[in-house]
Amino acid sequence: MVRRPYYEKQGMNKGAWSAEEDKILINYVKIHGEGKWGRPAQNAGLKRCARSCRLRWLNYLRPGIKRGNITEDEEDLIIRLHRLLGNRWALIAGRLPGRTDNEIKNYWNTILAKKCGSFSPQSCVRKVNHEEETAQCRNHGSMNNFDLVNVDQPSVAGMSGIPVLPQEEKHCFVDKGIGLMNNSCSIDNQGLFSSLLVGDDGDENHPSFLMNIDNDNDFIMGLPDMDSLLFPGNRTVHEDNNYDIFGGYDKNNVMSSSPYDTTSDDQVVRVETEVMHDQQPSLHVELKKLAMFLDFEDEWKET
DNA sequence: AAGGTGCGCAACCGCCGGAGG
DNA sequence: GCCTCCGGCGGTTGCGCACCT
Repeated sequence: MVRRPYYEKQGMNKGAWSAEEDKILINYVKIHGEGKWGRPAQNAGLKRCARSCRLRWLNYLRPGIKRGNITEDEEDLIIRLHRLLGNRWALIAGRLPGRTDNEIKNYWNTILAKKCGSFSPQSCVRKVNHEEETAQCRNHGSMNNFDLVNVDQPSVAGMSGIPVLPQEEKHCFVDKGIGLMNNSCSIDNQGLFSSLLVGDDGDENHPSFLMNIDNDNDFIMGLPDMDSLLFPGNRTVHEDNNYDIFGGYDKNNVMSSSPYDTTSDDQVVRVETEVMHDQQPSLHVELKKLAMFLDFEDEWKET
């Protein structure tokens, strides 16, 4: 005999919520706060199960919810985060304030999946914007001439390589963000991914959806082990704050034909962490870096 | 105008894990 | 350790609407 779920109770309403039900739920949350979803039904006369109440609140009634009109920037970010994280909608939504995981999931399934031609994160970004971005990058001198680190990393979210910026770009790209790569997997205040995703605090020119990852432990902890993700091999962290990243890559997979081929058996990429604090790249540049970062796999494949 | 079709999105469902008794 | 409750997550469903024929 199959036990019925706890929430499956006789007499509960299902389907679309009425305005009256919304009102009751809003009033209930106003008084009691979020988190006690089992009570509205009993306390407020709402014939809805706890889960339905929670869902309705989180996806529709909660203050600050943005509905529709997903901007190009948001779309771009969704695509890239999806590529990075896969179908982890809650995590992706966490990067887009006002957007719910449900909305992003729906948007992906109905719009982006078609746009991208498949559900495969690996194939997504380039199909959408590759030519345009490539053209843009050509016009953006400092974004050219990536060197490649031969770290093959095919296992997670399609990321298979780490772009290493030209010397003049390293500072603003890596900055102190190398903290991401240390063994504690912590991100300090100017983390690598922060530098990719996050604008300068207080700069109102930065769209709000670019939430700061800094100090967002939930987000960080939600990610795969970024250490192993980015650098599957051994690496050492020197006390002098220079970091040697030993590519633990499968040498058979190294694309030796790459024009950026820097492969050698003892390939070591030394990322200098001297910081130029006055070098605050613009949002556009940062997004572009993220784009290049995430697009890197395709560059790799094409070479 | 009426019926068919496709699409977008809100809502539901199954599963999982944590908390507490 | 077991059970129940609950919250969270991702996958799926189905309703309502717009568009097409």
